[in-house]
Amino acid sequence: MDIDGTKFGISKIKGYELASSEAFKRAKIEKRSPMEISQEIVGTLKEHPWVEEAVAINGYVNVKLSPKFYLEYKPELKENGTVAIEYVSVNPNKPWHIGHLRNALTGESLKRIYQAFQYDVVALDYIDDLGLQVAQSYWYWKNYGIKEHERFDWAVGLAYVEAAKLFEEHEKEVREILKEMEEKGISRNFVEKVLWDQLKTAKAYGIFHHMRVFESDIARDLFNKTIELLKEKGFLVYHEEGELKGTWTTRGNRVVIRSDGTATYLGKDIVFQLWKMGFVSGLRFEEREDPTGKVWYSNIKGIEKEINADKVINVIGIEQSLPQQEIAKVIKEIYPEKEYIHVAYQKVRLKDVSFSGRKGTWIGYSADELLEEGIKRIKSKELALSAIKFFILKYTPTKEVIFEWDKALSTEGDSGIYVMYAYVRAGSVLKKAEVNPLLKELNEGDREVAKWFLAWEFYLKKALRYNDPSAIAEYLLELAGAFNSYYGKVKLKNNETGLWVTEQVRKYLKQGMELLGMPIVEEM
RNA sequence: GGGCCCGUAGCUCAGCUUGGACAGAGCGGCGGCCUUCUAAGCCGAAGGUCGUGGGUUCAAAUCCCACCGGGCCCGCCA
Repeated sequence: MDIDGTKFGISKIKGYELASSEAFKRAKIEKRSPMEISQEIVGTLKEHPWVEEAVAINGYVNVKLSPKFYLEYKPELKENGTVAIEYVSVNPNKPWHIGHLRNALTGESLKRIYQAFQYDVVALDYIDDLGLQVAQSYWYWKNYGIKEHERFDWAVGLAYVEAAKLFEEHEKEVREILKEMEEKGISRNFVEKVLWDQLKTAKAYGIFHHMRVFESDIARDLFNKTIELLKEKGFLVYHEEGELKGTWTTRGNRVVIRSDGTATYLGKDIVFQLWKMGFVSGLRFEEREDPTGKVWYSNIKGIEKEINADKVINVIGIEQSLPQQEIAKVIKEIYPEKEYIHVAYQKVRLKDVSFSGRKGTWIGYSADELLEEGIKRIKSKELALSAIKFFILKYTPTKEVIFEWDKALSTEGDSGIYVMYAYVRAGSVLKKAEVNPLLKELNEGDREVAKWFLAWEFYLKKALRYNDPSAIAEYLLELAGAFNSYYGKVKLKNNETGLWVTEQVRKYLKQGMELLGMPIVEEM
């Protein structure tokens, strides 16, 4: 933050909130010593009503802020625009495993972060109902039947492991089924049945979308319309000869339409992304009630809806970076002013194995089992959710997560439970307060906590700018830690300023926890 | 061959995009603290060639170059 044109960060010196190293930078330009300049800055700051004390230490400027500052300062957190965030988009032939959960929690948290900046946010879920995975599952179901299970996503997921083993031998038949799916829509009911049960997991974890789009609804009219337009405007290239003879590709020579006239996955993806930006319209929706609540489902019979996003964010595995880059390039050509962002996340895996739907390595590590185990260990659904969500979101998305039960469900140290505990503790202090909270004077100890009130803006903007909820998790740990330490040293219940600090701590902890989708509890 | 991600304490990670104070947490291990607002907590000590080597700079974990280790991607599959 800036005071009188000098940039400040959080101070490392005890009892000071802000620090600046600008004297070093100016020293270079002005050819004077940092000491001299830092003294000068201190001189000008002393007049400022927000500054209670400013000191120069070895060329650095450290500042104590005045109570007036805390009562007046409001960070600027409003930005404009429409953002479409796509996340989860799990193949509808298996239950969610922990990797899918990472995607879901990241997307849901980003949704909330963008909403905090007052963007218009549309959360989208893409249902690949015409994929090969679904075809394999559907084919297996038709030929071998599927073992009963209380959840259809589980029944199909378990069968898919078997189906995958038979795939090579029966590929021809499966391809036949795939063709029928595309032409006659034979699998839509099957897919919706799986999706319905997958969404029970979404509900349990608090994942809420505004729209669900089925590939089969894009595949026909919208697809052709978009491709024709792209051809017309010269964004696609036709190859008369060579290896790519008869295909339409991007300018980067990635095939969009095969020589047999069918679409590649990349082609379909480009069409969907462009729809989000308003390049074409015509996708229809109807509102339906599903396990997560009311959601707009794509459907040929519904009403036309469009998003016209300025910014499109897709939470997709990092292994898809290359095709994602290609899509970004195409979009950049068409909409230089818009943003296309691939939020790339690494795998969640066990020590030696990564989760795979095909190999069945997810069994025992489904999102449902994780929550179940959490409730068993922590004895509370809310706390189990807090622990799990925090555990997953505290890692930067590009970092691989090695899954271990004890870590995922940890209740001590840098865990979601630690943060919750600080929040509940602050609430308890306020409840038992003997005086009213009132900001009077801030002493060294108060300032150690108050620093983090300023830092909120910094961490929140960082989370937005880098599309990384882990910045929020980090913030929560810092603030909770500062408060717990403060609590250990300072008697609060008859301390007016201390209670004011406690109130603020609660406020910021709550905001942060909400952005991560953690449930808020008042007692534990 | 081209590209992407990761490499920081015994283990798991922050910090790197915008270069600045002695590199921070948690877990594990060691020593303390529950008649006092909730001990799912707090305090203290221990633990580091920031993968390696160069370069830029008053200043490098951070920027640039080269290299090493681990993982991944480069189809008219989806």
